[in-house]
Amino acid sequence: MPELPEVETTRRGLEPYLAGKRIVHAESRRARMLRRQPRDRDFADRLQGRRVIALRRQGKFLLFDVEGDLTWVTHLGMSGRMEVAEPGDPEAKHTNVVIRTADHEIRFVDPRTFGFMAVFTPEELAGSTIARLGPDALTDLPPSRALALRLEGRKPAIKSLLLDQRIVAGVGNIYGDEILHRARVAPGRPGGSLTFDEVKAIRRAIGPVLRAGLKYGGTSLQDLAYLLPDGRAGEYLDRLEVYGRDGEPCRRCGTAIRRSVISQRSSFWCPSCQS
DNA sequence: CCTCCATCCTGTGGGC
DNA sequence: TGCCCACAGGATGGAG
Repeated sequence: MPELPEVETTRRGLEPYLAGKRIVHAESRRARMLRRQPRDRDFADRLQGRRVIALRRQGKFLLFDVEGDLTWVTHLGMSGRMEVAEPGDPEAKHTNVVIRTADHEIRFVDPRTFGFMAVFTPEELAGSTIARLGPDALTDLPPSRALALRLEGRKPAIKSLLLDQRIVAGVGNIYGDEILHRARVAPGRPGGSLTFDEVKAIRRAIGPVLRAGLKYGGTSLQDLAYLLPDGRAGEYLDRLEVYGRDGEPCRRCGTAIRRSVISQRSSFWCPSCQS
């Protein structure tokens, strides 16, 4: 999916079209997209006629405040994107949810349907996984000491722990590899084996890597599953140091980048720079 | 609590 | 061209 930079780019792209706007119509064309909504009819019922107050984000979740103390939640999953269109514009395949304001349509396009939408009451929100999300990796990064405590004694690879949204929210598979390369820590190292200096290096790498991704509008892979709300592709792909560069030379030292499988996900890393 | 792993989907690209 | 397999930006629930 879309990781933090892509989700934040999406949030910014939607803001002018949703902040302060009234929702006149909401419909889902695939029941699966509402699977987190306790009763799926609540989704349209709670949105229609209400105004969106503010667009927030925590980690990879979009959290839109809606009149009546409601939170409209979107997770883009692996292949989700949001489009801003005018009514009548041709629809992309897999347009699974459509939200209309007075003069625009917000379309949730998600081929793999790993994403979801829901409109939660405060109680429902408190009972959801969103309540268990760790601090946002961009806006709320905890100090190294706190991170070190969360890694202490942990057996899983640091790469897996970086992807654990309960520890820090927002890092995914691409930026996780980029962060570890910048911090010069090998992805397979057990979390509990890191020295405090290594934890500090990772902590220091998170902000710059995520901000660089954000600056270029995120990373659109070849399949273009992720696009900005206006339809443009993110431009960070060419700037990636390791992700997807299996066999290519490390830009720092020239050694061939390796691919390893860690927790059933690909990890790309430089065996000389990272140890 | 922790760790591991299968699972939910559709699309694409490579090898034969 | 067609077929089959591997793989893809994520999160979760259940087993142990």
